[in-house]
Amino acid sequence: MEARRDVFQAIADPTRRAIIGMIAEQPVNVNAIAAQFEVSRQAISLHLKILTECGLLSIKQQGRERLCEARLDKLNEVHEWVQQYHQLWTSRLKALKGFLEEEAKQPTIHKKSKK
Amino acid sequence: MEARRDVFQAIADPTRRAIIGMIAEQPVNVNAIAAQFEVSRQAISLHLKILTECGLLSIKQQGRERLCEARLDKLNEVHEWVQQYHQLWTSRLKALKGFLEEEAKQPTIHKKSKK
DNA sequence: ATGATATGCAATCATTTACTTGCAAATATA
DNA sequence: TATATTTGCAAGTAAATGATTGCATATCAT
Repeated sequence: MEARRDVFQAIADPTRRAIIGMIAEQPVNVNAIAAQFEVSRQAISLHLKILTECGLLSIKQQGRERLCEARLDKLNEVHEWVQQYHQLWTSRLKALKGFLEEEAKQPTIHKKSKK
Repeated sequence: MEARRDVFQAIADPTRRAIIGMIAEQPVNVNAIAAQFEVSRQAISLHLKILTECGLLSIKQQGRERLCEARLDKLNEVHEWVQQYHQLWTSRLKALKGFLEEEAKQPTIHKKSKK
């Protein structure tokens, strides 16, 4: 269980995404997180470890409890990667929309213009 | 090799992200993609299959070639998931910045105000 | 028709993943 | 101090992942 450990890998798992959603607003301790899931506490503990290792989570010891806090800024890598393609595809959609509107005005201009 | 197959899972692999980057601008055929990587053509073929199964890729048969075209709109799911947290953390950053600026103007107001 | 090209499919394999159960250690609480 | 609570660590397991090699098939060029 010691290999690739990056943010993309971390958020690939739906349980881990749920954990992030659960602690995004305010820190939550380990047992409280585990209580929300069907799987064992150990399984959640492992997910927390993975999230911690890739920097998406930081842990504050508080007596015998451990508060898990989301480090949302670490999602920036994903945000930027997706953003570039998001811009690409939305600009294409706009171009298509513009084209279709031109077509609607002068439906046959492309077929006739060359002949 | 037949289980979870969603966009988050698909982009978890760096090779698959590289493939998406390679075909984002225009369609490319299978061998041309495979030629860019160290791994075997079969390995790439499997990655293409995974990308296809989650809708990030569509294939157009063109004679004996298969043109792989990126379906960037399928990244929307990821975009929206990250976006909500991006907004959360940037608004926090702004709040922090505002707070620090207030502190700079009246450095001790919080400590003195109550005593 | 013949050979080269583009690609898929199947079998196989080493690692990694996501879990589980059991046990130990530290910290609260009665 | 005795006991309950919170959590980590270790060993074990089934399934998924990423990759390889070998063989088959369709299409294009000569």
